[in-house]
Amino acid sequence: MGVAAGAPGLARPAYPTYNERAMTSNEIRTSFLRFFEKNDHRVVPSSPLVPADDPTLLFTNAGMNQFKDVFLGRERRDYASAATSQKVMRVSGKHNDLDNVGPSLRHHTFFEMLGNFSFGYYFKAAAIEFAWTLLTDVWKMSPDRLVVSVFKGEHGIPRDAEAYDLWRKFVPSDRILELGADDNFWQMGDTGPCGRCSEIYYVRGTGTDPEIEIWNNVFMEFERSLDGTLTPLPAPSIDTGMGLERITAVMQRKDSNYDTDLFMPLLHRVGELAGVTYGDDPERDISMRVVADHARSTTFLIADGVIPSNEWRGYVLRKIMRRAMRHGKHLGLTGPFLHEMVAVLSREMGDAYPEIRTNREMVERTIIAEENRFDAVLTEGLPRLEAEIAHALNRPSRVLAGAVAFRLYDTFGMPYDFIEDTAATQDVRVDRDGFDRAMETQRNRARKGSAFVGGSTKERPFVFETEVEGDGFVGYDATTRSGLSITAMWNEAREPVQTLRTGETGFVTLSETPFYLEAGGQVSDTGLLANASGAMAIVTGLLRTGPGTPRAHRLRVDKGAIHTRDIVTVDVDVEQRDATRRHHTATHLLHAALRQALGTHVKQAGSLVAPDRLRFDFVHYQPLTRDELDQIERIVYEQILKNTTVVTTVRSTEEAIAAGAMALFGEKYGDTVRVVAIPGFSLELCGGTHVRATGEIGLFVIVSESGVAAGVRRIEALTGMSALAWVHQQRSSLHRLVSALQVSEDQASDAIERLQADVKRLGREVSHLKTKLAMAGRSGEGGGYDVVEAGGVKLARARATGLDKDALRGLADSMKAAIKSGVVLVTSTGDDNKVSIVVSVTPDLTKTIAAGRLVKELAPIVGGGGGGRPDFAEAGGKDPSKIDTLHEQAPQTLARLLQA
RNA sequence: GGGCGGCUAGCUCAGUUGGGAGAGCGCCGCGUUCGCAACGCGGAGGUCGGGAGUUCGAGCCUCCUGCCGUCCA
Repeated sequence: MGVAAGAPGLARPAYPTYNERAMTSNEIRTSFLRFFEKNDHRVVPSSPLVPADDPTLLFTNAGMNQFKDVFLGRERRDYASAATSQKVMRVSGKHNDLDNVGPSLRHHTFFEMLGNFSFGYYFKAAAIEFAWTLLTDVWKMSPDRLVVSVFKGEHGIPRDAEAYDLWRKFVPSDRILELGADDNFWQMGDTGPCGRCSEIYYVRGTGTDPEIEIWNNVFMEFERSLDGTLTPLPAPSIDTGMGLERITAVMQRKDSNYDTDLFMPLLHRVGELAGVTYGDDPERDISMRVVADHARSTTFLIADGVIPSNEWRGYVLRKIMRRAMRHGKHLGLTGPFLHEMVAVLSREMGDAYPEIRTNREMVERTIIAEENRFDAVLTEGLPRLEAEIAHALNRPSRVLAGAVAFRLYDTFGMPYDFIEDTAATQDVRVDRDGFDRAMETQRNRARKGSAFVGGSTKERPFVFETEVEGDGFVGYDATTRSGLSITAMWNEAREPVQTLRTGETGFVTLSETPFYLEAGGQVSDTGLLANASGAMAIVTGLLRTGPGTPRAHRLRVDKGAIHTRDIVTVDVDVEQRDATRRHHTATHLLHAALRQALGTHVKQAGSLVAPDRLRFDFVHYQPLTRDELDQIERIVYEQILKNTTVVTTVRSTEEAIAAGAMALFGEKYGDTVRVVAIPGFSLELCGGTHVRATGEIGLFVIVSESGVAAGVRRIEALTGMSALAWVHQQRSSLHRLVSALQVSEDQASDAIERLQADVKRLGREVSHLKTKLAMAGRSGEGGGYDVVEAGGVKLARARATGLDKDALRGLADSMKAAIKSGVVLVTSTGDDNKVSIVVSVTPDLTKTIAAGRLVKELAPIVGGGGGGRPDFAEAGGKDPSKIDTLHEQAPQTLARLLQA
């Protein structure tokens, strides 16, 4: 027996052992990787916590995530087996509720998963031998402390006799457990690769977990189809996972993961800041563990480009951070403290994960900003909370309603325990059940409205009927190509076809192609395709068909018909490609200029490179000032004027990153990458197309700067002809302004200020004069108004023209002052052919006759309505010809109302 | 993606059956004082986030929309 056919021979060199003293976590990690490296595995760096190509997966949650496509046969790597220590987050699954972290001694939001993988290379025999050798030979674990399990057979899947027999080589039969599907059968999803697995347990015999699972080896050997049947995979594979935190606790003989050197430095630092000691008080220990755990997730998430926000990944991060801050408060930490943990992590784990060292400043600033924001939220919500508590105090039950508490939580962001704690200080209880019920309805509503529920919007995949290989992109060197053949063709519904005729749209793949496919923010090319018999089609876009298969060209046939296997000539729209290249190189210049002007915390957070513009999102904490924008433009422009030759090389990813090339968050890179250098200024990994020398960019202008999310700014800029068009447009609008103002350019703003001041002054003067005019009684007999007797009170009537509301009001006020006691009626007509009516009553009569009642009676006469307060009411109407009638009827109406 | 809350003077914010846009702080001027603080008097400063609608009339009601905050997915 022994190693499977074709598998590597098992090397057994003399490894350094650490049985005299316990290995450190760093040593455990390293020796795991070295062991597999010596045994023909490629050590692959951890992929980021943000999955590169799976928008539905919140965070990387297993060591095998980055190899998923390899297992499925959709992607090829140049190695057949690998070993990793993978950064992993588990926050949402049933088995790892966030709330467990703290009380539990072995739950974590962030942890490291050690794993070895075989992609159809070795199988069970080698995997089991590797595992056993590492544990007992290299790590010197006592064999009588180890127990293993194999699948016992269930649901029609046979018992794993092979694994049992392989284990028997090392372990007596009473140490081999046979368990069911829950423990020893693994699957990725309802369909796809799956297999039986074998777990290894360590028997401590004491503590909360007398025996503890330390390593799971999955034997991927079947593919489950939709109807549930299992067919054997042609190349069975291996996927294993061992939690570093747990194995470290075992190796360091600790009952709690938190007692290992992975957490003690953090717990020590928290204790130092809060003036407490871990282990002194069980309640405080919980809080300290929360801070230690959450500091790890926070640091690693931010270093991988996640930023606290109110949605999706950013929201989970914020939730974790705020939970840590609350527990910090429980420990008596009043000010910002969480960012202090970054230094500890950078020191302890920076060797294994350099990204937390290089991004340290950015991570710290992001955390401080969030700590301050959270503080502001609590401070702002506090008065509201206190009002509700005071309200609850008036009730005999002294209970704060659950719905009220939920509102404080939901709308104002007050954590539940904060509400409860604050209420408790005044002896008020919170209705937890009511709170939970409100939360549940909120959940249901959100789930119903979620985009990921119900009919998936998945597009039909492109199916190749014949074997095709490689993507065949030649667009870096060429924009036109002839003698290419059409290798596959689909109609609009993505069904394979042989012919596309005039007017039809569809997709084709080519033996080679100069067309760029949207990636790295750069948009796809467009262009033309023609065959020998004169048929013509427009290439309107490009689509990815799958990993390792040619890109699909979306076509619209304009003339003739094209067929599969036609020999064709293609032309990329060069003007558009050139404009795009200018914007792409300019984006690199902008990125470097931002880092130079603002600091190295600036990191790209997304970009768009189109023929007509570029958009660049980046991490920064405040809006850019005009001066900063000017400076950035100047730096970019200096580089353009230098006309530096752009150098593109293809290198191994490792080498490129070692040379200091900027790699982007969340991007997936193969083993070799293109490196785009503007020597002396910028170095980036980039698959896009660029200008030959920076001078080709021509003009560069920043046209806007705005915020996208907290901590992320966006700059939009133009180059080449787009920039020129923008300048022309700016100049022409300035020109229109200047010619309208009839002043020189440099006096324009002064002129506008003067005009504004004049308008304001004149407006005042006009309204003043209008009132004066109305009062002076231009309107005929006996002055501006007359006074009649109605029902025992004085009624003053006035008619005016073109008075606005303020003037009418002023007029009414002066009339009231003149008659001392009584009712005032003022009407006015304006240019719009509408009537305004104001009725006002002196204070002594408001009890007797309300202004609002009178105006309601009068307004219908001129076809309107109105109302108001007892002392003052307004109304409007649409029929100026009835104003006389209104004035005539007013005394009778008033008298009638006074009688009633 | 689905909710909730906010956006009113330079700042912090009031503003309910829809009917005079306000307070405090800050700013300017005058007074008081040897001077300052304090105080007194006067003043400037508003597209009430934007747009549409309802209405005689909208800061307030309805719809759309932007930004900020917050919860859930």
